[in-house]
Parts: sequence; C-alpha cells; structure tokens
Amino acid sequence: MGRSPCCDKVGLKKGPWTPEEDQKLLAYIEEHGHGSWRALPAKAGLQRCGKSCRLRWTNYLRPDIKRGKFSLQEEQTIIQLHALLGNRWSAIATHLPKRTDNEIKNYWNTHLKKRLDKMGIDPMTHKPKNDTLTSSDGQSKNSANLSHMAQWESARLEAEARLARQSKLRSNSFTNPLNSSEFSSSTSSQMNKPVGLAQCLDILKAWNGGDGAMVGLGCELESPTSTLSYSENAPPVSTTGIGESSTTFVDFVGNSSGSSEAGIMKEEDEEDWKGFGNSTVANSVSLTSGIHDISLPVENAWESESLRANSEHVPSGNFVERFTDLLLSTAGGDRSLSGDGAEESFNCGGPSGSASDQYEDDKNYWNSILNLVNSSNSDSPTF
DNA sequence: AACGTCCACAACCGCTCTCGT
DNA sequence: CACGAGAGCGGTTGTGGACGT
Repeated sequence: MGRSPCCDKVGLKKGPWTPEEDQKLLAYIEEHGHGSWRALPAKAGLQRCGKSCRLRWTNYLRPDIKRGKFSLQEEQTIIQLHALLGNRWSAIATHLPKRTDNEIKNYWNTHLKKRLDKMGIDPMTHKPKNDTLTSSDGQSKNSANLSHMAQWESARLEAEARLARQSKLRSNSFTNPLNSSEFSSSTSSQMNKPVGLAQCLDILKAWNGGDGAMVGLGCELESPTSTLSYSENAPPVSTTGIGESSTTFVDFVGNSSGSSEAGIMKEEDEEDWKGFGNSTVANSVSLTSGIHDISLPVENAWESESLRANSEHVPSGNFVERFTDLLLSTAGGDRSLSGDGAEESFNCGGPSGSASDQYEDDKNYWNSILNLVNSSNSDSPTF
C-alpha cells in the first residue's frame, strides 16, 4: 500500500516546541479533544504537522504524564520487563503508569543500557557477558535457550492475543472472560497484554513446573511451540488456555481493585527495591499480594529447589540479588559505576559459580520478572 | 575565556498495523 | 479483497547544556 506523507512539510515548523505552541495545542485539546490529528494543527492555529502535534501531546503535554527522574523501582521494572519483552517500549510503558514509551526508551538507551553494560551484563540478553565465553559447558546454551524461549513466547503471545481478540470480535455474546468489562473497555493494543502476560506467567511457571522438564540444567529444553506441552507439565493451578488464564487475570484484578498505588509503583522506591532485590524467591511473593493463589505453587516449587541448592549456600549467589544490589549501590552514589568494581562484585558467585548456581540464577531472574509482571498487571486499570 | 567533547532528552523519520470504504 | 488514511511504534538524529581541557 502506498505510504502517504503525514503532511506536505511545506511551511510547517519543525524542531523544538515553543511555550506558545504548547499552549495552543493544550488549549485546543482541552476544549475540543484531539479528534483527527491531521486536521488539528489548522484548527488549533499551529504550523505543525498532525504527527508532530500527536507526539508532543502524548510525550509531553498530556496531563497524566509523570516527568522527572525515574525511581529505582521504575528502573528495575524497566530492566526486568525489557528482559521479558525486549524493545517493546509501548508494552513496557503500560506497566509504568504515567511514563511514556519514548521516555522509557530514552532512559534505557542513555542510562540503563550503559549501566548494564558496565556491569558486564549484555543489555539485550540480560545475561552476564561472560556467558558467551563459557559456551563449552552448556550454561550459555541454557541461558540462550531461556532468552530465545522468552522471545519466542513473546511473539507467540502476541499472535494468540490477536486470535483471542478476533474471536471476541466475532462473538460478543460468547461467555468468555475476554468479554468482561475490563476487556471490552480496552483498546485493541491494550487488550493484547492481559492475555499475553497472563499466559506468560503460565509459561514461566510451566518452565519451572513439576518435573522441571523445561528448565532443568542439562535437560533439553522442550519446544514451547505446543501450548499443551507446558500445560500438561504444569501444576493444576498453572493449567492454561486463553480462557482460563484470562479468567485468572480478571479474578485477581478484581481482588486488587482500588489498590492501584499499592503495587510496584510505590514511592518508597529505594527501600522497596532493596527489599525486592534482597528478597529470596519465596519472599518475592509479598509483592504480588493479589495473586498469591497463582504464584504460590511456583514459589514453593522454586523455594524447595532453592533450599536444595542452598544446602551448599553461596552468599549473594542469586542473580537478581546481586543485580539489584549492584544497581542500588550504583544508584546510591552518583549513579555512575566503575566498571571494574561492578564486574568484580557481580562475578562473585556468578560465572565462576557452579552449574546449579547458574540454574538458580536463571530461575530467580525469570521468577522476579514473573512477579513483576503480576504486580504491575494488578496496577493497570486496563486489566 | 574559548573550545571541544560528552550526555540527556525531545523530536523526527519511516515502517507497520488497524480500520473504514 | 484492495486500497488509502490515520495512528502507533521503534530507531535514529538534532540540539542544548554540562563538563573537561
């Protein structure tokens, strides 16, 4: 299909917006709403293209935007969601109320990416860079598999969400949780997330499921291509399907209604994050108060696994723990990090650790993401 | 003080997706 | 089904300020 220019670009202003332009745009939208963006500039008396107006509004002028420094909690949210979702900034932004995708993207590129890099963590895979040097022992293979599975699942979830949405559109009378008010009031893009993330939770749980078939170190990772394969391996509570996982979601959203400020966006960020970072996997359930029923089996499974592994306790062997500790120490000061020191402390118990440590690292890391997604979902008014 | 470099952020560009006709 | 318009998204660039020499 032919691509039409968003504007003819003749006589239209580009570059930074002036306060006067902001005022015009703001006043017009407050009075009339934005309506058609293409028609808006002329009506508002602006020498800008509609696209520029839309971006200015969505990224800067919108009243529900929180500006300024990112809290530690937000930083951790971004990092962990990025590990799960990749560069899908809009998806990440839906879990950071009042932050725009553009802002998150900029913050990632200018701060978090560099910080991870300095810490010896690959910003794309979220794994220690040393992993790439240990390919012979199979650890990196396992990490790569986890990463690839996450990417694959991300794509698959999108497709399934799309199917779910289509089925909803086909049948409004179908008694499916997707027809609940939460979903019917969502935009199409927002609608994708609950289904996808709910299933993501199941997937992550299934990875950790009873026989550990999907994550066990040294075990072949099963193909995630079959929904049945993981639902069969998962504990009953994890049994999934679009309908069931969606139902679960709606249920816990119901439980958490009115607690939109109680989740990951609490402003006591520093202490919270410290607690989160230092918490064991079992403790992390406290952050997902609305979904204990979902998370507990997993926590228990992992906890027992952790207990076994910790019989030979390795201090600071937890990936997330070391990771957040480092970020905290980094953020506590001038938020810059001396590469040497960071790497040194990070490597403590890391790549030099045992295979079971690495296994625990992977589980803990993904579990923290799982919990994060859980808690942030319970915050989202769109769910 | 002048100059150069680095950094952070706003804004732009081009592509894809969705929806209406 | 094909097409076009509008909107959304992610990558990239431009610009101004901070900092170092």
